[in-house]
Amino acid sequence: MDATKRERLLKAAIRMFARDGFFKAKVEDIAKVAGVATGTTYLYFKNKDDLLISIFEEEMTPLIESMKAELAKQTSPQEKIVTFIKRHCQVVEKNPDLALLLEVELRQSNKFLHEYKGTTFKEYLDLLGDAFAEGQKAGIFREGVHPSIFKQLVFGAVDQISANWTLSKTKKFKLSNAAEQISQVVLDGAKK
Amino acid sequence: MDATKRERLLKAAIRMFARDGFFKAKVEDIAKVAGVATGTTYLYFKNKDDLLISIFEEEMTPLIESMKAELAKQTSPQEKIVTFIKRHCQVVEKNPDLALLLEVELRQSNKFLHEYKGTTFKEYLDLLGDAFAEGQKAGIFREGVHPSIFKQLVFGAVDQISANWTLSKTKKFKLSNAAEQISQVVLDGAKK
DNA sequence: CACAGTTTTTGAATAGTGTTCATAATGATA
DNA sequence: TATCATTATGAACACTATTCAAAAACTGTG
Repeated sequence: MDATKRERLLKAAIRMFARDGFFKAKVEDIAKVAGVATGTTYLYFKNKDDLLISIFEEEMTPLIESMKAELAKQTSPQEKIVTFIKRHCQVVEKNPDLALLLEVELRQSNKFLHEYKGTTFKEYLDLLGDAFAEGQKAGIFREGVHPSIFKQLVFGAVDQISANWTLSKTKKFKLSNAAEQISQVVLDGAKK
Repeated sequence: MDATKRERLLKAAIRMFARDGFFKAKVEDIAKVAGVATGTTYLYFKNKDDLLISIFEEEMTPLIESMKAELAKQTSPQEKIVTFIKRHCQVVEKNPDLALLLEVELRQSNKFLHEYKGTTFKEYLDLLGDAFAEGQKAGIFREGVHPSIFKQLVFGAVDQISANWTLSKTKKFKLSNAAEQISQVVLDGAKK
C-alpha cells in the first residue's frame, strides 16, 4: 500500500468531483490525474462511493477539529456562533473544490446525507447547537426555539449562501461580508 | 402526443427520483411505473435531464403562483415572511416526494443546468427578497443586510430544516412547529 | 547477482444503464 | 378495406463502473 498514491487519488477525486460532479466524473479521469491506471483506484478504495465518503471523512475531520479548538477559545455563546459562521466561510473561500463537494455533491445522495449525518457532520452541527443551548441556560437566548432547530437554521443559512457564492462564476459579493450579515441576523434573532 | 402519458411519466419520475435519487433512478423503471416502454420516454422528453427540468418547471410553477397569491393578501412585510415560511413547510408536508427532489436535487441541477436559466426558482426566492426590501423601505427592517443575502438566509434555513424533516423516517418534530420557530428567529433578526 | 515468491499495477473484458432506431402497432382518411 | 401518418416498442449501441487474469515491480535469500 502506497500512502502517497492513495493521497493523490483523493486529491484528484476532489478536483474531478468538483469540476464534473460526482456522477459525471469518470473514474478513468481521476486515475489519470492521479497518475495511475484505472484499476488501481479499486485497490485503494472499495468503489466510487467510497472515494466520496473517504473525502468527507478524511478532509472534514481536521476541519471540525480546528473549528472545535477555535470555538473553545471563545468565552460567550454569541462569540462562538459568530466565530463558527466566520470561520466556516473562511474555509469555503480557501478550499473551493472541497467546499463545492460538501455543499453540492454530498446532498445529492440520501444515503450520504443520512448515514454520515450520524457521525462527523452531526458533530459539526452540534457545535452550533451546544453554543445556543449554553446561551439559553445563561438566560441570554430565547426559550421556545429548540437548539436542534437553531443549529440547522444557522447551518442551512450559511451553507446556502456559501454554496451560492462558490457556484457563481462572478463572485459579486465577499463571503466574509455575507458572514457578517448572517451573524447580525441570527444573533439578534437568537437574543431574548 | 398523449398528454396523459406525459403526465404519467412526470409523476413516475418524481416518485423514482425521490426514491432512488436522480442519478440512481433508472429510466427503465420510470417507464415501467408509467406503464410505457423505455423508448417512449424519449418521445416525450429529450433525455433524463429534461425530465428533471420539466418537473421543476411544471410542478413548481403552480406552487410559486399560489405562494405569490397568498403573499399578496398579506399587508405587512413581516406577515409576508411568516406566511412564506409557514406555507413552504405546508407544501413540503403535503408533497414529500416533490419536496425531496427540490431539496436534494435542486443544487445539483442549478449547477450543471446553469445555462437553463433557473428563473423559476429565482422568482420564488425573490418573493422573500422583495418582502425584506419592502420592510427596509418602510424603515422597520435593518439596513446593512442585503435583500439577496436575507432571502437566501431564510430559504437556506427553511430548506435545511425541511429536508431534514423529509428525510428522517421518524418525524420527531412537527414541521409547522419548526416553521414557527424559524419565523421568530429570522423576523426578530430582521427587525431594526 | 540470480531467482523464486510476494505484492502491486495494469488495462482489457464484463456488466449495467442512458439513448437510438428499425420495426410493429395503432390511428386517421377516403 | 386499403393506404398513409403517427405513435410505441424493445433490442441494439455507446459509455462508464468494476473486475480480474496477466504483467511488472518488489523482497529476501543463497
